Amino acid sequence: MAEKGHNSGASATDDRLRLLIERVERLEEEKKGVADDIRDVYNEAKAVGYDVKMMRQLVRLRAMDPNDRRERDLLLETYRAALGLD
Amino acid sequence: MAEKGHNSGASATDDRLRLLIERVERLEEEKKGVADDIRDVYNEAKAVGYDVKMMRQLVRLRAMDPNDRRERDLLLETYRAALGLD
Amino acid sequence: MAEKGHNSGASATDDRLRLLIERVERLEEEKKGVADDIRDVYNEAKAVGYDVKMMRQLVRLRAMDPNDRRERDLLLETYRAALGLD
Amino acid sequence: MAEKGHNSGASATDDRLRLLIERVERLEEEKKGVADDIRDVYNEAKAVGYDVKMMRQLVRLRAMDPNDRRERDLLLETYRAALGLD
DNA sequence: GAACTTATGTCGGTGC
DNA sequence: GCACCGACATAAGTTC
Repeated sequence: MAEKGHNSGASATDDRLRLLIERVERLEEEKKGVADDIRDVYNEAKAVGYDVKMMRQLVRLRAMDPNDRRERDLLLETYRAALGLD
Repeated sequence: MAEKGHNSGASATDDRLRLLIERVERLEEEKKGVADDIRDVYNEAKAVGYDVKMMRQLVRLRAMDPNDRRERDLLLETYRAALGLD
Repeated sequence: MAEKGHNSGASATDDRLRLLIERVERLEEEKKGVADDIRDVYNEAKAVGYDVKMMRQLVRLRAMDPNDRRERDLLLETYRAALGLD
Repeated sequence: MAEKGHNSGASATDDRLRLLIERVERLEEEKKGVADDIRDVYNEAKAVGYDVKMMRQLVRLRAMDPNDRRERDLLLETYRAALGLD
């Protein structure tokens, strides 16, 4: 073979890259699993009549700092009023 | 040359593909131009003190059917109340 | 009425906001028109047998600086080889 | 109080919604944790000289079905050749 | 720290 | 009607 040594053509550098990639792949799988779980919860919610889009909005709102959230609400109200957007 | 005829290696099919691609490219340029104009308007708005994110929200709200919008507003209020999210 | 002057409740500031919003809306319409045209070209291409996803990729590749593109291609080849990803 | 029973104003429905939301929130946290781990791996890779963008591309390629991937590669080559896009 | 690029999440359209 | 896919808006990160 062209490469010296006992491996089959993969340099140490290649292995390092491969190892990193494989770590990412395992983590990506995990992430996908969790994402699927989230989708399941939303589907369950939908099945009992909740509006998924609204729920996503709620999750976002709850993640915000309460002061920021209130400030944002207020500002939006102001702008809507300015445009007569009831 | 390998190809018969007067052209320099491009088949009629190639030209058809190229033509389609070029039409897309011209349109993409146009689109980019308009997108830039939009960004300019937002920058102008920001410069006089408006909140760009709020403005985007307003544009979306105004694009909605008024009845849908009011229904959505109401539903969100209900959900927020259910969670004690003032 | 509550507001002084001749208008019906809209301050000058409100009008400025409204004007900006309306400019954005007009531009958004334009943009949508162009986006529709692009979709039409792709549909036309699909109808004569081209793969739309590939075409999108081509448009992206052609938009890149040729040197960057070749460099990127080369690097990717190297990495793929390192992983035995033919 | 307005509501009958022992709770402090939350109906059973409200609780059901809240419970669903909280499940989502826990899962979102998990997901964020995994995403952070992924970012760490990429940072580690970058620190030893790898190109992160390329690595992301590799992960995507490896996730594809090998046959699909080869077919896609081939088709793209064909199209690039048709456009003289070396 | 401000602008620009890249990554992620959401949304709407399309095909099954 | 639902799932997939592409497009857009937002958020994070990078560079000057």
